[in-house]
Amino acid sequence: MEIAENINLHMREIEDHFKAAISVDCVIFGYDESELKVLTLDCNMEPYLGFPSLLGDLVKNDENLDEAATRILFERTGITDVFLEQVKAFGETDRHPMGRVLTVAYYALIKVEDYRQNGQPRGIGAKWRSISQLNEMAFDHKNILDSSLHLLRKRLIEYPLWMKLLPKHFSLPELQNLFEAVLAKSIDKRNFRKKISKLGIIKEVGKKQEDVPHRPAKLYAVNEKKLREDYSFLLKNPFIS
Amino acid sequence: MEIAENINLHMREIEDHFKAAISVDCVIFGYDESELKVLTLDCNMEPYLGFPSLLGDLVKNDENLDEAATRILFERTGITDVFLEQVKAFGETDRHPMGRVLTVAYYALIKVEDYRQNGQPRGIGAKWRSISQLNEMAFDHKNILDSSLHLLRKRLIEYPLWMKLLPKHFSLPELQNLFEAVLAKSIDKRNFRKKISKLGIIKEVGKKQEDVPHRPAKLYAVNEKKLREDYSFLLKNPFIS
DNA sequence: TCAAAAGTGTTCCAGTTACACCCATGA
DNA sequence: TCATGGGTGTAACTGGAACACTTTTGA
Repeated sequence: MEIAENINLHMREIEDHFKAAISVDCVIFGYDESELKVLTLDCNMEPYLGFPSLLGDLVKNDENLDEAATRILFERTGITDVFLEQVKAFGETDRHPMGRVLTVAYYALIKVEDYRQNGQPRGIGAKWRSISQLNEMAFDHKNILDSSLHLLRKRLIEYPLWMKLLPKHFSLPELQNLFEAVLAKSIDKRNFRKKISKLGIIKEVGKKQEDVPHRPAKLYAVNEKKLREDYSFLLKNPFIS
Repeated sequence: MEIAENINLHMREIEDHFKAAISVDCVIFGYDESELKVLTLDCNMEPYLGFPSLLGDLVKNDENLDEAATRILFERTGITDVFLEQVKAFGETDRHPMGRVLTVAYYALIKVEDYRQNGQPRGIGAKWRSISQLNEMAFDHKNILDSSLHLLRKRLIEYPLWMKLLPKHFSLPELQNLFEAVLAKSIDKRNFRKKISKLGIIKEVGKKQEDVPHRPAKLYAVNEKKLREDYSFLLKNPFIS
């Protein structure tokens, strides 16, 4: 009887295939000025010279994918403990002009205030761009962005990921704007507040907005106790749903 | 001013990294005898000799990931037009004893009747195993299976993917058993039927079960017209949600 | 006192859940 | 006639959607 053939044939056969490079590309989302933004570079490689590109790097030989994504985030933003989740692999044969480079996409959620504090020195050249401005990008990065945004939208509805994007203290209008920016649709204010308050994971901090030319909004923070009870997985990283 | 560094540095630097192999592993789901099953092989490689493994292969140099998955499905089952969706990439450095082999997991949904008709000659050695029996597997394949099953559960609730698993004619109890098998929980019969009938995507075929020692169930088939109207994307392949 | 945005409840509809009995068939 | 699973409806509950006015602040 014929023996079942496995994926894993012979050393030589595999060695013939050890020709690909693996990279990780990160879609680093931030929320600022009521817009959802992505941290980008200007591509310095033909034929994509000047096009916005995602932040990525080749995966080192002794490095897992999650580790590579974490490293890239740290190298580029100076931030540790970033929320990261793998999106999927992109492996079109012609996606990279230099040869076969399979990339694994991750999305990351960071607070732009953390980036401003830690990131500027390391992130020279990196620019926040609104997702609405990102139409043409280098390589297949627009495709990667679209997939990541699609996943983020699903996740945002399922889990309180917005806390990863907002500053420590935030107002309900800010939170609602974040939802509207990510989901690209408007939400009823009263229904939104009802739903958020039922979750019970935010609490008033007893302060108000300052320097606004209208009635200041109350400020809230995440209720860490409730968070640990209901969403402890959000404290781990990377996040597995 | 420092120039922004891209992922894509210099040819030589990338060439130093062209050392990895890329494989695709398929979690091929089938539904038979009221159980959710996965097509597996017995691993022929130490240290996993005899452990169940998924069906996979190395990706060829001129082959995209989706193409590789489709090819593997065809080579192993003889079936074309298989429903396939990428799960994610698995890239632990130590996941393969031969070296750095990044694998991209796909799940596939096939009708076991199609496999029986087309597949046996090609699928020598492949075995259907119930997911409940698959505790230890070769490599990180149990991990891959778990992720795939998790995704399948989400998809099954969102979309009528069950039609990819059932034979052309099926009964409502069969359909409900499929849900219960995949989701691993029992469902109220009346509520289930109410929901299915409201979808409107199945229709009676005017036949009944035969050779059952009790009241025979009516047989149904997918209403192709309604399917095209509401779920045309299910007719494309691979599926992008 | 005005402009601007914050804050606040109720009603309705739809979808989900819980639940128990009769029916058709083969043995 | 019995055993086995197939087939059916209603009532309560829950979550989501629609909707308009008052309040607080700075200018």
